[in-house]
Amino acid sequence: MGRSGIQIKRIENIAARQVTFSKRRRGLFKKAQELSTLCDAQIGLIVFSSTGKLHTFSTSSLALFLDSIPYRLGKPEDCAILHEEVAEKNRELRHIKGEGLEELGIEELAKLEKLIQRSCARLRKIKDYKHAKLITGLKQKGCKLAECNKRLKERMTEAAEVHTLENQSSPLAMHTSCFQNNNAKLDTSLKLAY
Amino acid sequence: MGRSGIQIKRIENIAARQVTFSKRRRGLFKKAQELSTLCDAQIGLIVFSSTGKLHTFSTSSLALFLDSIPYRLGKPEDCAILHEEVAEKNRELRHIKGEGLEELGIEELAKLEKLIQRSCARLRKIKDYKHAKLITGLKQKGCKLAECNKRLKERMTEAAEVHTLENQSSPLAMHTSCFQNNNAKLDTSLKLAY
DNA sequence: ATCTATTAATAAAG
DNA sequence: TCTTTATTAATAGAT
Repeated sequence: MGRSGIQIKRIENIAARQVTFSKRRRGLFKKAQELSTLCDAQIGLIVFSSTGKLHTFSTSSLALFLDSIPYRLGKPEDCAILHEEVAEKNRELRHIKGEGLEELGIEELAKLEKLIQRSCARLRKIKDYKHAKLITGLKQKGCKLAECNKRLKERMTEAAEVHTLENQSSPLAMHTSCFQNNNAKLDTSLKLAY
Repeated sequence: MGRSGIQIKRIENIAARQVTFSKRRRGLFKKAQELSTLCDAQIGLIVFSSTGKLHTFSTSSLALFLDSIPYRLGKPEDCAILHEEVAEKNRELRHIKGEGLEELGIEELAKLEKLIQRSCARLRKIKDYKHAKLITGLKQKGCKLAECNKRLKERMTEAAEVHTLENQSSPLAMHTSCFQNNNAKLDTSLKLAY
C-alpha cells in the first residue's frame, strides 16, 4: 500500500522505521481485533519493537495468559484460563436468567431489563414470523387436500353412476349422499392451537 | 475492503465465517511477518478459531515461547472440550439476547420466551424491592431532616423571642415570619423520578 | 498529526 | 478451497 509499493525488507533509517512501526502495529492490532470479532476467534498478540518496547493485544480468554508473560515464561498449567472464561459466561447467563440478581445495583438491573426486553421483542417477532409461515404452509396443504378430495369425490360419483347404470337398481343413491356427508364434515382449513 | 464495506460484528453464517476466518487469518499473519521484517520487531501471535483450532506465528525469539503453548494449555482434547463449552455458552447467550434466533425452531423459541419472561418477572420484583428500599430510606432521611428543621425553627423562634425581650423593639417580628415562610416552602417529602 | 495517491486486502461470486 | 473482480482499507511519502 502507499504511493510506492515497498519491498518487505528491514528499513535501515531509524526514524522511518519507527514511523512505519507505529503505523503498521496499529494496523495489525486493528486486524486482530476485527478477526476476533468477525470470526469469534481468540487471539493473543505480542509485539516487541526493535527498541524492546512490549505491546500486546488479546481477547478475554487469552488476556490472563498474555498479561502474565513477564512472570511465567515457563510454567505448565493453563487450562485455568478457559475455565475462568466458562465461569464468566455462567455468571452472565445466571443474571440474564434472573438468578443472583440481588448482587446487582439498580442501574445494572435497569440495563439488564432493557436488554431482556429488547431480546423478548425480537423473539416475539421471529416467533410470529415462523408461525405465520407455518400457517401459510398448512393452509396451502389444506387447499391441496381439499382439491384432491373434490377430485376423488367426483371420480366416486362417476363410478357410482356407472355402477347404477350397470345394476339398474338404486340403493347406491344413499351411499353417495352418505359419502357427501362425511366429506362435508372434513374441515380442510387447518387450525393451530396457541 | 471488498465489494461492500462490511460491519465488524460476529458473522452468523458459519460457512461465511470460516471463509472469512481463513482469509483474514492469512492476512493477519502476513501483516505480522511484514512488520517483523520491516521494523525488526519480535512478534508472537496465537489464534484460536471458533472451532478451537490453534494457529501460531512467531519470530525466532518468541518461537520457543509459542511452541510451548499447546503444552501449557493442557492436552488438546481437554482444551477442545473447554472451547466447545465456551462456544456453547456463547450460543446460549446470543439466543437469550435475541441474536441468531432464526436458527431455532418454534418450540425452542417458545421455551426461550418463557425463560426470558420468567427472568424478566424476577428482575422486576427485585428492582421493585430495591426501589422500595431506596424510597423507604429516603423517606426516613426526609423525616429526620424535617424533625431537625422543626427543632431548629423552634430554637430560632426562642432566640428571636429572647432577642425581642432584650431589645424591646419589634422589627424582628417580620424576620420571624419570613423565616417561617421559607420553611413552609421546603418540601421534605422527597420524590423519586422514574 | 494530517493528507492523498497508491497499493494491498478482501467481500462476493464462480 | 482456489480464482477472479470490484471495492474498500491500509499506508508510503510528503507536509
